[in-house]
Parts: sequence; structure tokens; C-alpha cells
Amino acid sequence: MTRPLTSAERALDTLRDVILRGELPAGARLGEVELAERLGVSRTPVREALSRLAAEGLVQLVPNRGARVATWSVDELEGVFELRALLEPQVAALAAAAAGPGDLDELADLAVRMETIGRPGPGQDLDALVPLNRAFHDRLAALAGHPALAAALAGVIHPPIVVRNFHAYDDASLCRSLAHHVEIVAAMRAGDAEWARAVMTAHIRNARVVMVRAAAASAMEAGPD
Amino acid sequence: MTRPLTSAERALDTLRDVILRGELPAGARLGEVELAERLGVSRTPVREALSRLAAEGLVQLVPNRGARVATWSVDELEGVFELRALLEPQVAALAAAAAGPGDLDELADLAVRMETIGRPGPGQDLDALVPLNRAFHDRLAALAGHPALAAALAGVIHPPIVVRNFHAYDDASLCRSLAHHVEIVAAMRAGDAEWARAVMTAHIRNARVVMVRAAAASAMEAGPD
DNA sequence: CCGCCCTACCTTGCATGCAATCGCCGAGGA
DNA sequence: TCCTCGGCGATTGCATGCAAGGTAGGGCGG
Repeated sequence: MTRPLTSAERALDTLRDVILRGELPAGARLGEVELAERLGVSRTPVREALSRLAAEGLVQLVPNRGARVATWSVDELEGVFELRALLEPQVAALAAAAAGPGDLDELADLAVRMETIGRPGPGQDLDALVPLNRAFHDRLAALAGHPALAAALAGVIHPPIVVRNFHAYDDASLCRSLAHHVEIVAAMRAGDAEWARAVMTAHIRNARVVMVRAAAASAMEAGPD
Repeated sequence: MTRPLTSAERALDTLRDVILRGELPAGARLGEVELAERLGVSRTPVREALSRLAAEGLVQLVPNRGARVATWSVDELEGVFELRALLEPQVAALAAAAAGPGDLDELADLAVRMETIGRPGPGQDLDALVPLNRAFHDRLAALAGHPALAAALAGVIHPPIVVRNFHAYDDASLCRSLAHHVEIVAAMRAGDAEWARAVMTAHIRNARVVMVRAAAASAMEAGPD
């Protein structure tokens, strides 16, 4: 059975979700009392949650000045993608070696659904892609059977999610990205770890270009100095 | 000027240092009141410190059952070294491209001092190697100019430090390891990033074999099942 | 008119108190 | 003898109170 979560854990999950969903603008002030009454708890668990979110890098915590939603510079964002480009191909290769038929079916389902939902046209729903994409990459990380690798990834993956959703993609890059998912599953089904690694490398580098371009553009319109 | 640290930060640094120095056995209970009076503060900052240490993976925090010093299985330890084998060569390559003459002199000094102190014989002081080694790798990570990469490394590097110091090395492996440091500096001085990357790869894989062997041996003597 | 300082409010940081939960130990029954 | 159940001590989790530090706004001096 699932043990009852503590208030601090609920606060942590709620806050993380709120930030990851982008409901609060980057740099927004996070007052302890405001969050406390909003979550229906006292300031103590909120403080604990903020502290842990700071450790995760999702909020910036300045002594005596409170917490703000973290912001990332273009350079930091690029660094994150370089790191992903280093780690995720390894994840894909390991997952390719470890995946069973059931896992492959699940991944294939996710990949196909993403391609359906994301295809440019009337039925497109870019926001619905976010959780599916997250599920796909998380599933892969779990399959890799490498907790340290998964932890390192999880600790760094947040920024791109916050900064931009899939709205940043142009049609060509988006189609490439969605096709990559399908191709990764195909490579895994073929048991070809190197194929999977290569496609994942392309996948991340494609995303890097899109995201960095988008971040640079938004930084430009925010303060063109 | 350096701003006065809060009590929670002092508690965090102190506890982390105590754990990293191995002054508490793995799995040791960490009572809030005990730590509080030992640090001369109340339980609140201690709780905050423990929470953040749990996020760093240095302590395991079970709801309603308190905190214990984290333990790592042989598999987890091996995973950490695989991750380091993925990340640190990249760090070395980046650092090789970015290092200036002053940086190289500092690194060379560290490497040479480590070789002097660590050389088998009467003057050997294995415990003194730990902070020097840490300084060397930290300096490299800083030189790489890649905050995300450094953060990912820092978040994962702890276990090997806690599990074993340099006492686990046999003479041959230790000499190799110390020679690697010197060779990395030489490669950087030559501006050869790929050389640095290769030596660092060897360095980590050498360490991996030593540490995993030591961990397996201690696990064997602890509970040979 | 502009800049500086002082004051008052607000926020954070820490201490402490109280309730709930967990683990342990002993007694009772099968 | 072993298992189970109930009470007790200890510990965590959370709420609240108080003091220190910071920020903003207004008044005063240049």
C-alpha cells in the first residue's frame, strides 16, 4: 500500500509540478506565507519543500530574501543539452539491451501517440506532448537499469521543460523529433544498441538547436541589450 | 565580503563534512536532537540540513523513522564509476582547452604533491591524498567551464569518497592513479584535449576496478551470503 | 530638484511546544 | 515454545511565536 505522504512531501510535489508546468513565471517571488496558506499547511513544510527545490535547482534561494523561481541563461540551457547529449545516448543504448517485448510495446505506444498528437494540422495538441515525452524518456531511463545515471539526468533535465514547451519547435524539427522516438523504439526492437544511441544523439542535438534558438529569441525580446 | 552563513547552512556543511570524512559509519542513525545539541542549534536547521543531504543522496530519510547515513551497494558504486567514466573525460577535454598557464601550474603542483605523498614507503600518507585528489578533480571541473556538467558530477561523486579512501588501492594501482594525474596535466599543457580525455578515462576505470573490488571484499566480510 | 537617511512594515530564520506515529518490550493465549 | 497484542518510551512532523535582517517609502538636508 502507498504510505500517506507527509505535508512536506505534498508541498514539494505540488510546488515542483506548478513550476514545471510553467504556471509561475520565471523569477516569480515565492513567499512562504503565501504558499503556506495556498497549500493549507504551515510555513515549516513549505520551507522544507523550498529548500529541497533549491537543491534540485528549480528555485533560487537567497538568505533573508526568500525564494524565486529559478531562471536559466542561454549558456546554462546549452550546457544542459550538452550534458543530455552525453548521458541520454548511453541511456538509450543500455535500454536497448535491457528492454523486453512488453517494454517495447509501451514505448512504441507512447511514440506513436506522440506522433499522432504532434503532427501539424487540426488535431495538434502541443501541450499534451509534454507529459508523453517525459514518460518516454523516464521509461527509457528506468529501463537502462542504472540508478546513478537516471539520477544525474533527473537532476538536470528540468530547465528545458520550464523554459519552453513544444511550442518552440518549427514543423520540420518537431517532425524530426517525433520520428526519432519511433526510430529509437525500432532500434531497440532490433536489439541494436548503437543504432539507438545514434538516434538519441541526433534527437538531443536537434532539441538543443531548437531550444537554444528559442531561448535566445525570448531573451532578445525581453531585453535586447 | 563573505555573508554570514545561516545556522542551517553551517549544519549542512558540518554534517556533509562529517559524513564525507567517514567519521560516522554507513547506516548510522542520525537523531535530530542529538545532532542539534552537538551543533548547538535547534532541531529546525538540522531538519533542513538533513533534508538537503537526503536530496544529495548522502543520507537516507525514511518518514517517521529518521535519517541514516546512506549506504551503497556494489552495483550502485559500480554505476557511479560508469557515470564518472562518462562525464570526467569530457571534463578533462574541456579543461584542457580552457586552462591557462597559472591553472596548469596549480594542477601540476597538486599532481606532484600527490605523487610525493602517495609514493609507497615511509613518508606515505594515504589520508592526506583525499583532499588533494578532491582539489584536483574539483579544479578540473571548474576549469571545464560547464556548470551543468560540474553539478551533475558533484551530485554523484560522493559515494566513492565515503566508501573507501585510498587505503583500498594496491601499490601498482595507486602508482598508476597518481601517474595519471601528472599525465593529465602534461596532456593539458600540450593542449591535447583528446590525450587528456583518454588518460582520464583510464584513470576512472582504474579507480573503478579498485573500488568495486574493495567494496565487494568488505561486503563479503560483512555478510557472506 | 535630487539624493540620503531614517523609520516602519514585512519577510525570513530559528526556537520551542504539542500531537501523531513508530518501534520495543512484556504479558497473555494457542 | 512461539506467536500476537497492548502499552510505553522515544522520535519525528508540524504549528506557532519571537527576534533579526531587509526593503520600501517618506521626510530632511544639500
